[in-house]
Amino acid sequence: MTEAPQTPALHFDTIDQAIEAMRERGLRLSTARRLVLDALFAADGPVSAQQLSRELAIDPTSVYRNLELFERLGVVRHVHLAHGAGLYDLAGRQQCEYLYCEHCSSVTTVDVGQLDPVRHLIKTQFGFDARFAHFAIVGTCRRCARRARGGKRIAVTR
Amino acid sequence: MTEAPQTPALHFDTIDQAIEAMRERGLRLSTARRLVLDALFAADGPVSAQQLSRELAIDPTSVYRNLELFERLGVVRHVHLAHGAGLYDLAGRQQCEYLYCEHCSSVTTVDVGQLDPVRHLIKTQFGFDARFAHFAIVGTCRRCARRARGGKRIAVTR
DNA sequence: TTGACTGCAAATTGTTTGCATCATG
DNA sequence: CATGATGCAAACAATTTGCAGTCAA
Repeated sequence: MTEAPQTPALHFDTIDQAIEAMRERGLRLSTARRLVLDALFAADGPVSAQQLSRELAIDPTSVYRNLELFERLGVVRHVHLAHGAGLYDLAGRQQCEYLYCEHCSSVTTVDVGQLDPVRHLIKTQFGFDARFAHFAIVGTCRRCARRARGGKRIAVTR
Repeated sequence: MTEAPQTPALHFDTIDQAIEAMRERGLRLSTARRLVLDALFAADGPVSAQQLSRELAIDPTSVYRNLELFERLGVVRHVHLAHGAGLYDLAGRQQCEYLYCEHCSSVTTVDVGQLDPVRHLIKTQFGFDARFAHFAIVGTCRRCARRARGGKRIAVTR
């Protein structure tokens, strides 16, 4: 998971486009690579490299290398929701930003644009372009805030 | 660095207050502990456990254990500026929040309160209490944004 | 003296690198 | 059949845990 700010690459909406992009560069479509690609397209949200490795029975090394490649190609991007493993998702997917509750670990997904007012405020006040699609906003979700104020306790999934 | 949302503990402004709090609990003031405490009070900003370990020639294990203790006591808190090691700072210090540039790794420190409008906006829009004192806001700083728009290239410190 | 602390060794998690081997184009 | 891709071993960084020896109150 190299952290160099990625060049905004064109992204791909179908597996075939992604495969085509690889072909053009003399890259091969191995079984492992194909499986990772399929899994990413099949997933309904961001997944960790370890998850992919386990579920696909592919060496983590290989998964990491493929994810890195996909990321360079602009097929994939990854997010950090706090600590823990980075999570990978298709770049062509609806761009999302994340609110991560450090109390219950819940993740609130926010469609791109919804945080624009926030981003704009930060930009005008500090000249800083915030990018919550890469590192989530961390804090306390509504439910945990309510709970902390004395509401009824709710079983918290960890 | 246990990540359980911390109980807001009273914090301490002087070393003596911190030491007193330990005494009261039957905790001892060992040489290592004292050194870490002094170093934290002497530092002008957040430091990593490894830094402290190196500079004070104390086993990292011991540094971690002491930082954890200090954190439980409310003497210390820690921040995450992106990836990399957590950074520890005195809790009694002026509460700061951080803007971390993922291009040049620069850190913009923002006094507590300055991000209140941002926090408020997020709260009203999503019911979410953002806490940028624990996980920084990550994005692109003014200079890097300008540079990306074609300004003159500036040597980037890593 | 005694149990709170220490250092050291070792395990853990997430990730990267080196290398010989394998298999895709 | 060339070389890109694989798995495995090993190194990595940041922590955490276990344990026997040490020292502060």
